[in-house]
Amino acid sequence: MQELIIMDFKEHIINSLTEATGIETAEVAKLVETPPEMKLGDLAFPCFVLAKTLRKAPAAIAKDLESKFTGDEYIGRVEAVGGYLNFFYNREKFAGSVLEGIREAGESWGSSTEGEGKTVIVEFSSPNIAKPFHIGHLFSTAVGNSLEKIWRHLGYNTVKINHLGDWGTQFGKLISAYKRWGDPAVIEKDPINELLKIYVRFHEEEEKDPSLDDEAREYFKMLEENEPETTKLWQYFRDISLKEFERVYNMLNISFDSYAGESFYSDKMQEVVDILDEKGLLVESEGARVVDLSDKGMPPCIIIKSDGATIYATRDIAAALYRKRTYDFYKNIYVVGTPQALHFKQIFAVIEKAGFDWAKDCEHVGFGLVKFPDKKLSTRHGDVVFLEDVLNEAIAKTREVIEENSPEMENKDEVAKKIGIGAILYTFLKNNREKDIVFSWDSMLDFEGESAPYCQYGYARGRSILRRAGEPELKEIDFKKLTGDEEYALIRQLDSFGAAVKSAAERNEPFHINRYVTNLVKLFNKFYNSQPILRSDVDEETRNARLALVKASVSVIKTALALLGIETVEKM
RNA sequence: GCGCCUGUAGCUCAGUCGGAUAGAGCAACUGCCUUCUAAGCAGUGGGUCAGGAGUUCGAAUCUCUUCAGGCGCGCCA
Repeated sequence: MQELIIMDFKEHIINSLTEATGIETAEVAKLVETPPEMKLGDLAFPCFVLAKTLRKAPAAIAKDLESKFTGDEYIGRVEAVGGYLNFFYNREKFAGSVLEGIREAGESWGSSTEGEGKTVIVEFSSPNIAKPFHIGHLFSTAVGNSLEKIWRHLGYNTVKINHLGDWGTQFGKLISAYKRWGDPAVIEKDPINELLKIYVRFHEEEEKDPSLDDEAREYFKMLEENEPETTKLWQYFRDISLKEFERVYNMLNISFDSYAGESFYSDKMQEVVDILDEKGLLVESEGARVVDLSDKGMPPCIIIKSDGATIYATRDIAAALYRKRTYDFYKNIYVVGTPQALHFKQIFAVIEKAGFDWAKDCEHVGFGLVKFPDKKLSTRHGDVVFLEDVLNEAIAKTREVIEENSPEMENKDEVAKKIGIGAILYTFLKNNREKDIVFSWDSMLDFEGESAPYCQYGYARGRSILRRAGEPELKEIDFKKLTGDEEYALIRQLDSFGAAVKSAAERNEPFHINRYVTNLVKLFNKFYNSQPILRSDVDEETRNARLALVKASVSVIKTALALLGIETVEKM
């Protein structure tokens, strides 16, 4: 077996193209693309841009360039097709390079050092205290959790912040409701539901009696002034809520580095007011103090309400200042619904106006709504779908499938949990995050086709083959055995993992990983379905080469799913 | 009224920093379990890329416009 060299085939071709065309390397790198079909090669150089300067037809240029490439150890063949110059890698070399690369890298395959020494903050989940953790919260939770893993995979230091909604006039309302109708004994038994009940009742009564609103305002004022009894009540609400949330986070296997929510900034807002005042940005308007943003074509940003209390914009600005000081972030990401897009644009604009150039490093990563076929989700009216119920339902459904397919499985509960929860996460991470999701049990519990169970199944099948083979080391591989189309397509996909991670981070879109891993599993399934591996008529060289490919595939599937927060199972 | 977003196969969506015959899953139909797990694989049918105009060698992609839908627009977050 010849010595293996891990190398970057794309870079190699780009360098050759630079020499042949005289175009700068960076420019060539931007131009080259992957052909739409494998038949057309592995890398293509479009010659259209050269047409103007060379005053020749693109096809002629391609033909011309073709003759300059005779191929080498890594480039199998070069072919001009229309205006494209298509490169075909030496399949054997490429297979060796990719599989060896994966073997060495392990779970760090597709990672990078680009983030070294830089910190990315991801604020996500951020449920409201004393309110149910409902299905709508899963969007932020799933997307944020995945983004954090994606950035970390690229070498960035990350900070996961749960910006709890534990402050604001709503707590005045809740305290008012509690004092009127709260029964400590009942609340103790089922905290969130009971608090939700009295909260809903408050809104009902408020419609009849608007003076309730003033009362609530008064309570929040007391809270802001640290009045002992009110504060104690608030602390109680916060404690029991966190305990409930923790249960869901544990199910999802999600943790946070900080729970510094809105209340955390309650004593850090005066500074914001002072800074804005000092810069002369605060103006009086209808009794409130606002920052005018008309020069940016936006409505003004309210900093102090007419009743003297602060507002969420003030808190968000205080939070941004605090985070810059504490973490010196390279990027400060907010995973918050798209309806709040304007709000974030406003506070970033205020931060910029206040003279902080890092305003440009703050980014709002929006996501769509979870809608219901008939009604709209509304906490105020009490019609909510609890996330915990959805997760449990998915686990139960998975349990049924297992019972039917493999009744003799030992760790059914563990497997059901990983698959059921994976299925839900997958549903939320499979499309562009700004797209709304129409909640439907049917699609959420559909385990066929593009889904987490589909990916997990492919992984389990691969692991099963490796187990049967006795978990071989596979050091000396004849990569010539992996040059068929099915094997090669799979190897190309394995190679492109790093690109998928990068593009997912660039656009803060976990679904890029989702699509990547689904396609990977598709190719993997196709491969092992058509190429026998352990059958007695397969010679040893071929068997080992195929096993090496299975091993690499399984490894990358696991790593990719992990970036989505989806776990794998050995058997299913 | 102003602003942002969306409109691609029956359904859910990719493709949108211009490029090769517009892709996938579901649903429908047809094959494959005496060979490594059928939560799988192979295959068939299905599209005026909302409509119109423009820019370009080339447009689902860029510009303008019309229509349809969603979200947001100072004291909630």
